[in-house]
Amino acid sequence: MDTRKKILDTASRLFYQQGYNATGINQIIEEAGVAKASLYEHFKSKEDLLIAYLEFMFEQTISRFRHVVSTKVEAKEKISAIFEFLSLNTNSKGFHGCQFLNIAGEIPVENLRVYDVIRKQKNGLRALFAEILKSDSMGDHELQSGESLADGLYLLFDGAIMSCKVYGDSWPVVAAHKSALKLL
Amino acid sequence: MDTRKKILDTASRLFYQQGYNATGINQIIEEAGVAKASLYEHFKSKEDLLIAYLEFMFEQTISRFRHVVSTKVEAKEKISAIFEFLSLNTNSKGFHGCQFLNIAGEIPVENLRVYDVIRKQKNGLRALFAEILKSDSMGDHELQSGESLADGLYLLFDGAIMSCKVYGDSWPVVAAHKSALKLL
DNA sequence: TATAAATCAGACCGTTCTGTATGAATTTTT
DNA sequence: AAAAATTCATACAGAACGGTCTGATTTATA
Repeated sequence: MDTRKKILDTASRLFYQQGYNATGINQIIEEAGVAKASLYEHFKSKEDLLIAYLEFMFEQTISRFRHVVSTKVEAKEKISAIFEFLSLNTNSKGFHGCQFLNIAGEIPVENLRVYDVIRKQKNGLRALFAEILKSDSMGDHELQSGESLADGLYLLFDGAIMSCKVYGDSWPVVAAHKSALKLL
Repeated sequence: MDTRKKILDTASRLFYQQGYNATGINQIIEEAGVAKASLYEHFKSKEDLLIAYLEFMFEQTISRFRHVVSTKVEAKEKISAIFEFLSLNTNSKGFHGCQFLNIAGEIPVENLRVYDVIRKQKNGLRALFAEILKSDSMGDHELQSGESLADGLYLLFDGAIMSCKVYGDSWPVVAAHKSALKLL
């Protein structure tokens, strides 16, 4: 198997399960079954590995959400599908919160390399909500502009992920889902 | 000045500004103007200092929010007051996100000592929203139980704090505020 | 088969970390 | 003033960290 992929996969799993700072280079190479010198040939620093992890997760999360949404036609059902998909994750055994918000908690905001990827993913989510609302005729949300409503849904979504991790329970997704539908 | 308080104040500032892991014991004692031995006489470990910090912030945040709410009478205005107070914080120079969610991002969920305090603060917030809605006659929120609505407001709130940190901007508070009012 | 590229194991470096030990100096209490 | 408690400065222990280097060994290319 590709050495680079072995490293990235192992690092991704460990970064997500136990956090970035808590994961040492030595553990990564050991569990990946790879020499330390090999790791530093593919990634010139631990931070480079972190960036690769975040980019990897960006592609994965956004494409999954877009796929879930594409199975529905009505805006309301697309929104519901997103929260149901989230519920699937928060209920699964391997759930440890949002990959991006977790890193945001460990890395200082001054680190633009890291935060640019984090914001890119969040912007992707917001854009998805905005597109769903845009391609919709119902309601015409007079009290709130479409942008602001999309951001409201996004905040419920991210608040729910974070809360699920803190509480070790998925009731926040249920509450967020209900509130989201009420906002439409 | 009281040595213990000097230590706790300095640690609180540093933990909030640069994070828990990024703050070393040596920096704390240096900036507090205190000997290392003194620190370990008041706090038997760094984790004990973290707990003290969280408990300290718990008292402070909850009492501040309760005070802000107490200046209004109508539920809608109480809710608005909370988000306006949040906006005050997110716009201030020293804002670095939520003290509790920041720590949650650094400490593994298995650490119950830490997470119990974090959940205590979140429960305090949820209870505050629930009380506000309970003491209110308007609407009778038939679609959503009072509990679930309170949690919706809480999720908007926490989502906004987290997002403000990630974006380095306070637009999320505005969006959350608008959505919160729409939920009422 | 010969050459080049990739991966290997692991010693090693310098730094940083939390936490302990010591014994003197200072402050508070009696 | 004497006794007790606190705080002082600092050296040290022990471990973990990210990262570099070496030189052998395997794998792929020509």
